Amino acid sequence: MSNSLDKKDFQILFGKQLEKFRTAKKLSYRQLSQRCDLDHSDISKIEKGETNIQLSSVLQLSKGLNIHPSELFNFEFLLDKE
Amino acid sequence: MSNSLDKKDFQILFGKQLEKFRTAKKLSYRQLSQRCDLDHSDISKIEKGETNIQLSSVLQLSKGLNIHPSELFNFEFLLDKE
DNA sequence: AAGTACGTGGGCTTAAAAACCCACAATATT
DNA sequence: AATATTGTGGGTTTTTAAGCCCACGTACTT
Repeated sequence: MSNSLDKKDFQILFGKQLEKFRTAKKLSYRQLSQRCDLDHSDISKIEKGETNIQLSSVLQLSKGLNIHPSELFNFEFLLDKE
Repeated sequence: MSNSLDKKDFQILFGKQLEKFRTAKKLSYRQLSQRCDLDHSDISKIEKGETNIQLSSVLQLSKGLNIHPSELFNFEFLLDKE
């Protein structure tokens, strides 16, 4: 019916993007957690696309990684056809 | 102490960006709400930076506006100095 | 082999978003 | 003048992220 991404797909894409930046900076979950005031186990869940995080968490993650928040959304994304 | 944006500032920047795209498409809150399954009064609050929305709401808004989610984060953002 | 760090998953409580609805003043349309 | 539409703010209930902590198996280090 639709080629659009659902909520869960979107979380997974975001998580993969997060993982990309974290590993590029060679940070473990625990190391990143110290830089952004999120629990290491929660970051693990975010990367696996298990949680529907809020803007405040996006902000904290981007601060911890020292990147612009929009970078965490730089993934392929298909809009619905009209 | 810090030049970094706090949570509320970030919500406000996001809201302004949302407003930019919505008005550019000449949509009222009620018109956008029909396209993205969010209540019109809630969209109003998001634009004013009053709510800390989740990824799912970012997704819905970008679908309703037919833009890539990252566009909603294309605003000036200063990272902490290190 | 003892110690340390890793990712992962489970569980808990509290705060707040989601998902609604309603009402109103102001503006625009007919 | 009457009607429709707009943005806004207040309210409610249900759902769920935030913010924690703990425990485990694996892997690396000493």
